[in-house]
Amino acid sequence: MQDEKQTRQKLIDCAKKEFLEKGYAKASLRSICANAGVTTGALYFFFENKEALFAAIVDPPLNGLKGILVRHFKDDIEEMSGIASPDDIDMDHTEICDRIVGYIYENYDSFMLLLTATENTVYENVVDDVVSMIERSIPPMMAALNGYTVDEYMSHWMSHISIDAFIHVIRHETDVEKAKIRLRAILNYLVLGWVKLALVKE
Amino acid sequence: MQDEKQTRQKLIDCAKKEFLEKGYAKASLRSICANAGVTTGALYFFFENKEALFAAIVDPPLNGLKGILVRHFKDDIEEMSGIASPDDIDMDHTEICDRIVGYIYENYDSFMLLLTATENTVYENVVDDVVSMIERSIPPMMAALNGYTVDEYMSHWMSHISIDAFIHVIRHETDVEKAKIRLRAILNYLVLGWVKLALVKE
Amino acid sequence: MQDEKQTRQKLIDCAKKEFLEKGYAKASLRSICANAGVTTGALYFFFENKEALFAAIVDPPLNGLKGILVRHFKDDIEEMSGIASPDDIDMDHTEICDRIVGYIYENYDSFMLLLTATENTVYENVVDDVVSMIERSIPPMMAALNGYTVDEYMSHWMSHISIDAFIHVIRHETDVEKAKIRLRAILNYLVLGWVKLALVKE
Amino acid sequence: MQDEKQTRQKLIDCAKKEFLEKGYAKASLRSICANAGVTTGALYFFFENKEALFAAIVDPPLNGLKGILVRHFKDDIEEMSGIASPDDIDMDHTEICDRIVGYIYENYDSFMLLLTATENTVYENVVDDVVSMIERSIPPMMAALNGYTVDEYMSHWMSHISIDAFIHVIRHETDVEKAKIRLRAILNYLVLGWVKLALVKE
DNA sequence: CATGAATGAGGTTTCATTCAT
DNA sequence: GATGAATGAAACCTCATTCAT
Repeated sequence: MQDEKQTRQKLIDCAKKEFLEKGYAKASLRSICANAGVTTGALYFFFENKEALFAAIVDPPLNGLKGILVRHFKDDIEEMSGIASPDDIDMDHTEICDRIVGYIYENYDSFMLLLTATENTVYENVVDDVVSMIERSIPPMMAALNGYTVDEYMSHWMSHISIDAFIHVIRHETDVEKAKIRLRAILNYLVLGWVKLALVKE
Repeated sequence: MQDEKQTRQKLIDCAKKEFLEKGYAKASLRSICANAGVTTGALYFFFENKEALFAAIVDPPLNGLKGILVRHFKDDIEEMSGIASPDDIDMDHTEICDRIVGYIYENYDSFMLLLTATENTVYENVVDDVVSMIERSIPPMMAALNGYTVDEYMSHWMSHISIDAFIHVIRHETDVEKAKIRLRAILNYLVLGWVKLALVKE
Repeated sequence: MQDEKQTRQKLIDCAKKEFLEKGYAKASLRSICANAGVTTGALYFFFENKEALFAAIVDPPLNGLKGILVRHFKDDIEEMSGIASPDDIDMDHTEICDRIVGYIYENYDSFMLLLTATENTVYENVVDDVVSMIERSIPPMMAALNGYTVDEYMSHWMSHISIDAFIHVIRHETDVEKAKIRLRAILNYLVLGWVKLALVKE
Repeated sequence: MQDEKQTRQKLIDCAKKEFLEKGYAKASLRSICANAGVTTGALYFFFENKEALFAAIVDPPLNGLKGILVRHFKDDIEEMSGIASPDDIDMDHTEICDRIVGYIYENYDSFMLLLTATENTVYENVVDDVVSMIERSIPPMMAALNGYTVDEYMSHWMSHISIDAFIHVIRHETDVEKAKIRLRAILNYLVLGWVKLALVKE
């Protein structure tokens, strides 16, 4: 019962390390198995192929993050409906910011993989995908605010640099708490930009 | 003398295509040579190895871009010395913006390679390198403006999202003129942010 | 007791399909088990190894066919003893022909396997074996006919093309009844050839 | 200049042996290369893949045989035009028979491969293909003989057993001269059957 | 300037088989 | 009866690189 997960987990751990060190293409399954102390056959019992192994590492955290974002946008829409003017929008995003950053750092390696080792993978455009996801959440949010519409291109670009901001910090700051502090400031600035640039009075 | 360059150039062209399609690691020298109509031996006459071939493609455009940036910052410093307050800073960056965008699109493939196919290459951190280059240009620029200093972290981050903005547009907009128009707007907004956020009164 | 046979039978059915599709060497036990909804361990409970599994499919029908042939030749010998000249030999082989063809088509897949998927198997020379079996039945049959002897080589060759005739029709005609009609004609022609070519007056 | 062909030829020779011994699927390229004293890379310089290596062995002899057949049928048609009745057909096929048998025995191994080791290969149905080729040559031949038509099914079947006769002898008789003697007799019998069974008076 | 040949190491994947549970 | 885990060997193939010619 304990052994059940041990080999699989050991493989995932070693794969994580290998992928981080060498990138997806150059990572060697042989090497991963050797480090995990099993034969390649064992790997293929647990994972269909190289890509499935990679997915097993990055997919759960990625889905977790997407879940957090989806839930957040749903809450935001509800909040928006009770608001009369953009000036009344709650500018404090500390909570959601901390939750996201916290989640990312709990799965730091996986997210680093998604940022650096996805060449020739289904995850090649993962950043763009998340950006799209965020973009799709904007219209319903803005629809809740009467008398305003969204500048589509600016909204798209703001979504992108918001993500970029996260990525930038994640890549360069290994300490969670410092990352949180930095991102709180940046996020607030970005949201301000959003309101000022992407939101257009009808 | 003509043939001399022909084979070399043909190799570079085919390599460009291969690297773009498959990424650095998965690109095959054999395949490149086959497309160029020569054997691998010929390739090794012109280029020391795979990495040198890649460098031959991306290095000249990269250096060209760096040159443009360096010259621009030098000019900017001179301009700055004649200025009394941040309010007098020239906010119109159309010219430099167009020059950079134009240059990038003249070497579109090479810059795409630098953005997408540098895993396991000396160019892995090319974006960060350019960011650093820009950052190093800020202090002397700011030093020219008496009574002001720079918030280091904000400056770093602004450098980054400025680059990100370029990258974002380059990746998604294939038409040069449209790219120019978009980036002019974005750049002006970014410079404003720079002045307002990164510049601190002593 | 029912389940007992169910798994075994399911394995045999799936194996039949796999062997037919991929041939013996390329057939995958894993794939067979997956289709049967069991694990490889289960397969090894019922069958000693790959070859035993193959044998379990083709052996019973093959033995059945051999039995039919043996019985037929025994009957033929008895018939022969009551005959004075080759001209009195009964030329109508409709009954035995239909019985054989019927039996083969009842086990069509198994016989197709024996004809197409026996590389690296004990059954590699199954056709030659059956030919030999038939050949061994000729002398006692001929011995019953006084004053005649058999041209050994011609007898061997006639045995072979007789088998080939069956094989040829089996391979190309999927409809039983059509196969029967065709083989009746062919067989009669062949038996004629036998009498005329292989049988030699002493 | 001598070495040029040596490696390639050595590979072909060793491959021939390996394919004959183990069949196509179980033949190991590693083993072939080891016997040839080169690395697998060398093999892949000369041959695209396993199948291409196999083809390099069997294709030239196969095409040679096809050429002999094609030429023979063309000559036969010309001969036929000068004939009034089937009784005048030249029944002596010694020459063509010897030529074919001779050619086959000059490339004995290749033809054995085509008969025994083609599972999962483009040559899987090579026998049927040759049969078809022969069949397609019959109508124009018969068209040259006024007042007669061909029983299609019988013709098909006669083509098949003619081929089978060759195959049968090839498989079991290793001596060329003995094979020739046997096949002359058999062929003459078969041609007789053709004229008597497949040829129908209008 | 370029070819053609070859290396040697390594890649991912698949396989039949085993065995404790 | 059957599972799930694992082995170990081998499979085909591709690669960057070298070098005599």
